[in-house]
Amino acid sequence: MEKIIEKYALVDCNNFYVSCERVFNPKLVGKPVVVLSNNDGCVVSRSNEAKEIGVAMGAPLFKVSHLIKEKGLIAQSSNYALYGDMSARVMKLLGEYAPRQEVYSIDESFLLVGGMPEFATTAKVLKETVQKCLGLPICVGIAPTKTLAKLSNGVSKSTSILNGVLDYSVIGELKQNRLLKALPAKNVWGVGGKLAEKFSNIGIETAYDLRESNAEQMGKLFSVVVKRTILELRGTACIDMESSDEARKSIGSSRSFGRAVTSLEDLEEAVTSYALKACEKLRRDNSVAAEVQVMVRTSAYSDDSFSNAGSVALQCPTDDSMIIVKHALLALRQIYQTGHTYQKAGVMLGKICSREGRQISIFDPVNASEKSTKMMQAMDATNGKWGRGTIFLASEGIGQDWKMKSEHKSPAYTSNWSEIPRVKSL
DNA sequence: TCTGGGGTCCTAGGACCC
DNA sequence: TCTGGGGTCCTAGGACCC
Repeated sequence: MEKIIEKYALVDCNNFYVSCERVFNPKLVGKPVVVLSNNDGCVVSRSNEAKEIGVAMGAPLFKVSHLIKEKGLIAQSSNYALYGDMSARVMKLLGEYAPRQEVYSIDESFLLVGGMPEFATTAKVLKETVQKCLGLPICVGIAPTKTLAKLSNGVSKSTSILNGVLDYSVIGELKQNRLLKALPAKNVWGVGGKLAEKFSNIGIETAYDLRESNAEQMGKLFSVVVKRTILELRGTACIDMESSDEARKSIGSSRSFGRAVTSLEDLEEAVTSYALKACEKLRRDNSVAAEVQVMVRTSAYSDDSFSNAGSVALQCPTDDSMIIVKHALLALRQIYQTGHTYQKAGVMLGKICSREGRQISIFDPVNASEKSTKMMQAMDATNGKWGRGTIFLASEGIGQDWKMKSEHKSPAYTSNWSEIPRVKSL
């Protein structure tokens, strides 16, 4: 059977978090703006103006804070309720433009556009529509493989003459080669810092070098992932569209603390709270977990670098917060050591399967499980309606002064009625 | 003083089996 | 004295992604 040549479009929102902030706060337009990670720790999104004054991606706030005075840099805390809501709106809109969509991340979608030879034209319309309806700038890369679509998207973003749309398959071999030669191998999707360094040792510096390398040999030398990347650069699709409705295989919740934490009691509060958060995600997926992992660690930058993790197996898979919290605390007590200044803790649920398909154990009487299901539903419904934390477990603690910092946060413009923007008229 | 959070996939190596 | 080889499953750790 003859293989149909596929075509993938990668649509990506430019500087997504910053762009979301700008939609509701036009004063940020045209200025150097960054959005910070949780705890106001480091830079996770930058406006073009912020890039121009030299703010690096991932830079800790304290290293760029001098730019606030010197260059008028504006730093916003992250507001994930806002970004999540804006993301859902963008993704819905994008989905209307192609027969298949894979939501790849909060700000990116792959679209399968094989039967649409003129998709570059459609992409321009799409770009205008998203800008008009949602106020967000996007870029589109189109190519016969996902890896090349990602790459083209990146080029469309950094080359202003392209107006945010590049169809790799129509530019001709000469331009393709020139483009790949100008691109460091590190910028190829799937090549991280570690690989890039090893590539450099054997003379592979650019995307072009990588494409021209011996795929078989590279596969043996590194991994099948590398081999696939090389084939994808040559235009042979190896990475399929994934259906985004599949349940996650692991669910975690972790946070850095707003202050130093040393006592077991504080860690217990934090771990309880993270376990509850993970359980909510688990129930939203309609899944159950059979394993609970807990990790604690000190700052990676401190002299006392210490981390520990442990997991406990559950007798039967569950989504019951009470049971999961109990086991998370058991795991915590196993791994806790005194004498360290902890900076972060996390809970990870593993061995996940769907609620329907789970094994009912003889140790888990059906009526008990039904009772807990009803209770969890009531808890989620109440917390969903009145806000997280309306109902909580005593072991979560009440003060929670270890909680993270978030000092420059914008309102939940689109997801909380009391914070909706007001329009004033004269 | 101050450095995120949440995922996925692959591989190597050990345990175990026949 | 002589002491296999191959398959499978599981886990920990590494690398990558946004």
